[in-house]
Amino acid sequence: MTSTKALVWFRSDLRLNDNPALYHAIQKGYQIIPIFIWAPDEETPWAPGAASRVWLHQSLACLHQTLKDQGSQLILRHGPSLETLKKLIHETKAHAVFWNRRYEPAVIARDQEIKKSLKEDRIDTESFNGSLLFEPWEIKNKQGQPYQVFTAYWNFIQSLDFSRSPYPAPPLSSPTQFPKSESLESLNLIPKISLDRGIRHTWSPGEKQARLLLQKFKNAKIHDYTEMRDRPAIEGTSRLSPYLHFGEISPRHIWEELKHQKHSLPYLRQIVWREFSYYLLYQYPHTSTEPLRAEFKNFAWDTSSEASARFKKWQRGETGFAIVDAGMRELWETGWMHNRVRMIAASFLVKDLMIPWQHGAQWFWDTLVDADLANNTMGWQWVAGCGADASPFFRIFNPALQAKKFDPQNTYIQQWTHENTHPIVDHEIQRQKALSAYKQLKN
DNA sequence: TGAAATGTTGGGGCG
DNA sequence: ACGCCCCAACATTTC
Repeated sequence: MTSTKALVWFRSDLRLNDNPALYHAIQKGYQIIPIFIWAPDEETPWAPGAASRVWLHQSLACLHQTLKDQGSQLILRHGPSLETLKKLIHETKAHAVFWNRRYEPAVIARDQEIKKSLKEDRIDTESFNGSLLFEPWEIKNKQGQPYQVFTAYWNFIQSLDFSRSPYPAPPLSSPTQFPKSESLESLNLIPKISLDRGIRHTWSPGEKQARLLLQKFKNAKIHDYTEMRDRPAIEGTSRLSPYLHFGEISPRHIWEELKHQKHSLPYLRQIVWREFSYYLLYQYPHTSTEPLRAEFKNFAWDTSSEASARFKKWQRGETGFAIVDAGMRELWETGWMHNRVRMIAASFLVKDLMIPWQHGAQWFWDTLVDADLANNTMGWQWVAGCGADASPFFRIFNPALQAKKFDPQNTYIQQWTHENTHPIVDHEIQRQKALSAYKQLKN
């Protein structure tokens, strides 16, 4: 048993259970110093948005409390990651840094630099997979190419070995002294505008709550998930997306918990959609800003001033299309939108308003508590028809029909909207326009 | 994880 | 009893 110290660098893995970096640091006999570094600039152009920051603030508080209960602490710092790590290493005389990987292109590049630099300083750096079922570089089709169609990817994933069980939360071993921590408040994660009130009212971030929600889902909701998941008026989904994004629960844990449960496959398939999005972003790192299908660079988006006025109406939920407006208001008020409604609202922006999907992606990025670069990118490209396995551009949602199908009693719509506004466009006319723009692209 | 347009079929009303 | 029409229900094609 050594008594040397290691930094455990928490990032998108704000949990103690099934945390490979933490588990292995303890396994190796280190006294561990949990740290979190706030360095949003390093993720440009996808620094965490406002809603994400509110969530993060709460999650860090939860994680700190959990650590404290076991005689540890979460050391908070802000500043460039590498510099901050080096400072902490100097202050604590730590010999090693452990972390779980992230998969956003900018973060991958940054982490590679950090690893290289720390190795030059003779620091032992070890990184692990804590966020995915499988590493994205391990999966190729029979031709050795990345999968581009979900079904093929899904079939392949199901044939793989899932036998590694989640790691338990290890008993923590702490040094006699911790370095100084900045205060959580000094990270300024809570915005000046009152956007955080609805989020705080709707959500309880943290590992404990994530596990509770999973149990609730397993016991009550999973049985008729297939029927209920598309009904926005009903809490038929797990609502685990923000917890998954921040790593308050791991997909492996979810898999293990549900794999022998009856009727769990449709839900596990959704977990693999998440996996697929990480895979795609890893294989095609430019896609968070550029369409995967290059011909879409020439698409005739509406860039007029009318379009920018309409974009504002879309953001505010004032399009006059009830289901779209309800969704956009749910988003603003709670930091979350039901997945079915995300598709409808996104389709409306891209196809009825012909506004570039990147604008919608940016808005979702700022307002969703579960804003996740991989999921957000794949979702928007799917809707726009320019991504992998995308619905063809000519698949156009009819907001009225979708509402009739999935919110037949108008319950959801009435929950989030109270007045009737006039449609800002004519769906049938916009549909025709979108179709002709698509035709143009094909020629 | 779409919707509209178009095509086909078959049952029933009715002369 | 038969042919014709209508149209709903379903299937297929098209965007």
